[in-house]
Amino acid sequence: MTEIPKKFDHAEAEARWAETWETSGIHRWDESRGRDETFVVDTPPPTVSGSLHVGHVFSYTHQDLVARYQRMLGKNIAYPMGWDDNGLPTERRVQNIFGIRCDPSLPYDPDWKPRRDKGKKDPIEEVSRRNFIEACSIITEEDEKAFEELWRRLGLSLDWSRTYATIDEHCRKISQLSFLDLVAKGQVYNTESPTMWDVDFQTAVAQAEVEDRDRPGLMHDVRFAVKGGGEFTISTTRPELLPACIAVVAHPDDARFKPLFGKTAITPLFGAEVPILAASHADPEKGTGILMVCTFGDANDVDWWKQSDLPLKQVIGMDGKMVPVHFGAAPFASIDPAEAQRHYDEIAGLWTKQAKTRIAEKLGEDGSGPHGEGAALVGEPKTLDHPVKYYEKGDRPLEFVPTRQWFVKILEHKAALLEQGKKIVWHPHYMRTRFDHWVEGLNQDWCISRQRYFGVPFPVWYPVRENGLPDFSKPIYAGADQLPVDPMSALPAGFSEAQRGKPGGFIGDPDVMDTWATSSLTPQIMSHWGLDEARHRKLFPMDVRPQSHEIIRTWAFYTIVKAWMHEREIPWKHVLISGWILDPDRKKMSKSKGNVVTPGHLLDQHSVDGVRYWAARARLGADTAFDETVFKVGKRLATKIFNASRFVFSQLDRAGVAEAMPGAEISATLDQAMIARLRSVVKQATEAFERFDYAAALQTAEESFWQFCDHYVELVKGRSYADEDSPARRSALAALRLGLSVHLRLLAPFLPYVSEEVWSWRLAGEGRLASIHTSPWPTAAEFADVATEIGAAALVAAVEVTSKIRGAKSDAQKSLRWPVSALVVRGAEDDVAALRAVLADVLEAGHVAAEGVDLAAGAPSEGERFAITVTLGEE
RNA sequence: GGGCGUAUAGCUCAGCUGGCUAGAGCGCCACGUUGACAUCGUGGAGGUCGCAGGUUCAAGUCCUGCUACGCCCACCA
Repeated sequence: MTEIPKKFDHAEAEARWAETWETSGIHRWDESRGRDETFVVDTPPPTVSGSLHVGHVFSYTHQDLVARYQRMLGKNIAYPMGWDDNGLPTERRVQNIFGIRCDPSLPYDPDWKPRRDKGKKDPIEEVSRRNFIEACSIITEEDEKAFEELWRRLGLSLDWSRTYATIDEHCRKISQLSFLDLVAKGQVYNTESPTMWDVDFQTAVAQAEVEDRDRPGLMHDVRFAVKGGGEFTISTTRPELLPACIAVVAHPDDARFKPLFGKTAITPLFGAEVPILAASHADPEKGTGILMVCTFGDANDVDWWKQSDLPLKQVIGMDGKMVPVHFGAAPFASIDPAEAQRHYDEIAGLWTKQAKTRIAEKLGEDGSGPHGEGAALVGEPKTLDHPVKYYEKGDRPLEFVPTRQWFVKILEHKAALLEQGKKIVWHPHYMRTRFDHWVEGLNQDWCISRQRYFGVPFPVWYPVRENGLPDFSKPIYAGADQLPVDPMSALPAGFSEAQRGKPGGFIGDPDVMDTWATSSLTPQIMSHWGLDEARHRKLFPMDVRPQSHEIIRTWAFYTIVKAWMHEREIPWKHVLISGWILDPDRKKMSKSKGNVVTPGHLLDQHSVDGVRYWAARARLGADTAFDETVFKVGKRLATKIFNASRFVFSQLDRAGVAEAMPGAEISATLDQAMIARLRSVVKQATEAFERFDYAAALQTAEESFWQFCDHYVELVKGRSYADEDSPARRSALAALRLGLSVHLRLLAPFLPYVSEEVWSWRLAGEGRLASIHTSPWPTAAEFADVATEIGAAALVAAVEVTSKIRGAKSDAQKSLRWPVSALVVRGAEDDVAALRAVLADVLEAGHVAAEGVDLAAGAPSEGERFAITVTLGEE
């Protein structure tokens, strides 16, 4: 028999049990069991970006609470771990750490090793694509190790044998299978069109990765000439796009400009003749009511350009600089090509920001105005704050640049996707509104190609025409048996390596997929969709998707898209949305604000159970303050569990009770009343967990446990201390054991370490029951043979009288053991009867002389159950 | 500009379909224990439930408007 320790060494217990759980395999998914007895968690694969955050601890604990509850229900838990390591965050980190940059044109150097010792001043080293990817792998491997260590310590009941990484072979295969399936279903296309482009990362980005930032800007009022005489003024924040102006538009109903429609405007400086047209997107209230359309200033320009026959004048390059253009010939026609060229040459090669300033200066010069009179610029540019589109990870505004990209058709499926959203239960329910609004507001198909390196390649080649140019209209797709494939090194069927890049040959698609194109498949990655149908059916659709709310538009949305496109299914039945951690000033904690607390330190200081307790107190969706005192409360609860268990087990040991006693042994009224109350506690906690409200379950269980300790245990001590065996003592011991066992199990999902520790002393059975975490969640069936018909009233009465006695002693500044010589209690007949049934325990606990008791029916005090008079005795 | 959410003791939070003389824990003060308890117990101080209307016999709980904060979204003139 285990010797019961005197003190709880959190750190030691954490290390020991984490190890035991892993070796015993109690967290492993059992592939042989059916779907209906399995509970599947679509674990979020965290972006492996190097730094761990309390926010991680917070939300991953939430999932684990649910998983642990389900495990105790007897479910076969499928709870894998994944790492999202592909994509830009990793590339950016690797570039910084090693001081390198990828140049895909370089050949692979097998002897190259990344170096960390580079200073900031050392030149950036250019490396081949393959070397770059290898460097990425080195970093992600290290990061994943750090994450795993924390996850294990945190007691996440993950199945570590099912770990995946979004860049690994399996994930690349599933991602490419998904792509090919979408090709087969006609849901994906590639096209050259203006796309939001990050000039620093030099890649296309999707709508979901774009955010508006308020930035100061300058509003320029610029005079345009009307051909044949006259002028008007437009307002613009982007004068550098003047050479890209293709039209001027105003609202069709705007009386001010109606006379101009159909006429031709002449742009200042560049002398381009552009039509003046009506366009419904022009807002008469904004600016001067008339604006220029450029290729491309914003999404409006793109939309409008697409439905017009007007030319494309691309002046911004992929690197964010003004590209050299030649004036005179289409599309850069001008009434004075030499003058236009002279102006443009001054800005060619400049960053857009510099070009903006230069153009503004030139517009302010005399002679730039319409028909050569005065300055085109009216007054001084006015400052304003306006929203500017940025890539969420980027530092400079996005530009619209025409490039060839792959798109998934989502716009035409809005209605269907909204329907899918309705089939999923969102917790909290109002989070579905976010999803709905996002879907309703979609205005672009999903651009899934990125001009980057550390990602999943497209399983695609293009034939090269005799003129040496690729024919993008006839992509050659890889066969499913080839996957995963890298078209830059592998060959399409029927071609040889010698034909790569040659006329009549082929080229590989150099792009990689958006990282969401892979993480949108986390359910399919786990279920082996497309590879193992039987396994897929055992895991899909999944039960729950835990995630945070800021990625509803990306992760949740894209996952719903993929599940629907592939199988017309929902990916999971429930979505659980965790809130955010706020620092004490109510700001979101984030790295950039420098207010992040590292999780390791927290766990050292407050114990894992204490930290989990804090996380568990936060309801789904609710943002939570980072509050040190809550950790302490959690740690103390763990200590209380430890000590209460020591007491109960020492009593059992003393009486020689090793096994559970039959419920019929619980014969004393007080004990039955305690069990009666426990019955409703179990019901409440279970109902809370069933609706994923773990916080309410914790509250219920915790409160009940403290009452159990403070009231019941104190009241029953007299009988349990008795030396002689008797029905009264046996009842006390049986009830203590049952009460403790139930409370331990109710609290086990929250405080896995302390509950496992004390469980192991005396309650652990054989096999799966060796762990509390695979022991059955308490149900009413456990109380079936305990007589609980009397209800909890007797316990309530006993507690009330006992509290009064304690209060009287406290008022008199006497010890709680001070004898009571007289106790007078009056109350309703039922209450008096209830009290009479537990009187012996009350007198014992209160040190009340039996001969001084006067208990009878009578009027209680105002608002109370009893009228109680306590008279203290002499020592 | 639109939408979602939150506003309850000094702090962190409970208060489900309206009945509250509004609760818990922490913190604070006083006392008592320390033979399950690096503790625990008893008692105490502390709230016009963001503001203003309304519905109702009755509103922290329902409705309307407003304010503050947070978040999400928005065609950058």
